[in-house]
Amino acid sequence: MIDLKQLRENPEHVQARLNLRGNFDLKPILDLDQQQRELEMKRSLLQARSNEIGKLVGQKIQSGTNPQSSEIQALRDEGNQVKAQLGELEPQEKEIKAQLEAILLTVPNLPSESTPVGKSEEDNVEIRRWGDEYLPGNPNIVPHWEVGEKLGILNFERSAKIAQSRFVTIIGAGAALERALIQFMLDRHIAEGYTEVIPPFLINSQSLTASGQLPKFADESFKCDRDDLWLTPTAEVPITSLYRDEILPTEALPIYHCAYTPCFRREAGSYGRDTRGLIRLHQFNKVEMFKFVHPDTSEAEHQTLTQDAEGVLQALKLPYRVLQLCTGDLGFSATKTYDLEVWLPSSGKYREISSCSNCMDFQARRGNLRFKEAGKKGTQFVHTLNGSGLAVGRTMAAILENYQQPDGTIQIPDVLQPYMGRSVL
RNA sequence: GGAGAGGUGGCUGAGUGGUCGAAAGCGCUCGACUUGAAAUCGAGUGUACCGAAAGGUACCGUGGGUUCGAAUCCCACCCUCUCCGCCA
Repeated sequence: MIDLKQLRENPEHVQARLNLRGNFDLKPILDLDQQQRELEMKRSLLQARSNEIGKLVGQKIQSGTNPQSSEIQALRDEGNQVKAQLGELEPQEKEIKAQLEAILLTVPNLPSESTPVGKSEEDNVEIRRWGDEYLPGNPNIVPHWEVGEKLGILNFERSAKIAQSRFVTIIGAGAALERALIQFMLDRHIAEGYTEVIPPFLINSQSLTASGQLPKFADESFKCDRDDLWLTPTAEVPITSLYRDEILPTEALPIYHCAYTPCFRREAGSYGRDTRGLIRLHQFNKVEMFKFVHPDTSEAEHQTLTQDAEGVLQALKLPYRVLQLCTGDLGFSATKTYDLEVWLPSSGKYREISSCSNCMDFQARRGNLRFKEAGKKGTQFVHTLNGSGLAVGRTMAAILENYQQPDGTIQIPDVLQPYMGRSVL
C-alpha cells in the first residue's frame, strides 16, 4: 500500500512516479481522504460531547441526584440527540473509509528512482551475463520435455489424466533430481544465513492481501471456496504474513528466511504460451528467499539477495543473465526487481528462473508489520524483499537441456552428485 | 464432527454497567544509592488516527445491538484449549 500521508503531502510526485508504470488516477483517493478527515473531525467532536454527557450523568447519579429528575432527563435527551447525529455520520465515515481502503489496495507500488523507465519487458535492461563458457556446444539439443519423456522421468500425458494439462509427474531419477535440487538450494541458503521455514501451503485472504495478490489478482490463484483458503502461489505469501500485525524490536532485524514450497498458479490468460514442458505449470516447486530488513539497509540487502540467487546458478554452472525490470514490467508490489534468466538451448532463449524484488514498505504497510527503534518514538514499517532461489522446475528444465549429452543422457551437475549418488541420468 | 472452557496491555492477571486505556505484580527505560554490581527507592513505560498546538477520538478476539454511559449485558462470527470421535 502506498503511503497516504506521502500522497497527501506530495500528490504530484506520487502521481508522476505511478504514471511510469501505467495510468492510475489518484485524484479519487485524495478526494475520499479529504472527505474522510472532515467527517472524522465532526464525528470525534460529537463523540467527545457524548462522552462528556455520559460522565456527567454518572457523576450526578452517584452523588445522589435522583435519576428521574428533570436535570438528568435533560442530559439524557441531549445524549439521545447527539447519538442520533452520530448515527448519521458514523455510517458515512465508515463507507468512505471502506471505499478509500478498497481503492488503496489496488494501487501498485511506486517504482524506485533507480528503476529504468519503460513500457514493457522489451525495455528491461540487461545488467550482466554469466557463464558463456558453459553454453553447451551440442547444436542438436532436444527440448527438455522430449528428453524427459524419453528417459521416462517426466510424464505429462498421464498427469493430464490425473489432474489437467499443465501438470507433471516426475518419476524415478527425475524425482530424485528434483529433490536433490530442493535440498541443495536449501542447504546453500541456510549456510548463507537464511532460516528455513515450512509454512502452511493453504493461505487465507488476509495473507494474500498483505503480499499484494489480492484483491487485484484473485484470478491467478486457486481457491478452496468454502474455507477462505487459497493454495499458495509462492512462499512469499505465507512468509510475508509470518510476522503480520506485529511490532518487532529493531534488534530482531534483519530476518532472513528460506522456504521450500510447491506453488500453485492458475496461469489465467496464458493459455497459448509455454504449453509444453516444465516452464509454465499449475503446480511447481520453488525455494524462496525472503528478508525483513531495516529501511536503511534494504538496497544493499537487495543486492546480496540477488547474489544469493545467482550463486545457485553459478554453482550449477548454468549460463544466465540478470535483467533489471523497467517501470512498466514491475510486479504489483515491487519497487525494484532483478530477474535472473537461465539459458534454455532448445528455445535459444534466456528464460526467467528467479525474480528478486525489493517491496520496501509496501507489503509491510498492507500487513501492518512494523518495528520499534529504542529511543525513537513511534514505529516504522519494515522493508520486505523476496527472491526465488530458485524455481526448481525451471532449473530441472535448464539442466535437462544444458547438461544434455549427444547420446541423449544427462550429466548431473557436480554439486548435485553428492545428493544424487550418481553422475548421469 | 460432538461436549465443555476461555480470549484483557511485552508477560502474569484483576476488573460483571458509570470518571477504566484499564488495578497489582513481573519485565523494560531513566534517575538515586554503590568502587562496580545486586538489592532497595523514585519516575516513566501500548498502538493508531485527527489537530499548528492545547487537546480530542478509537482500540479489552471480530462485527452488530441495548443504554445518557459497555472490557462488563444481548446476538452472530472467529480463534485457542480440554475431553470424545475420526485420522497421517
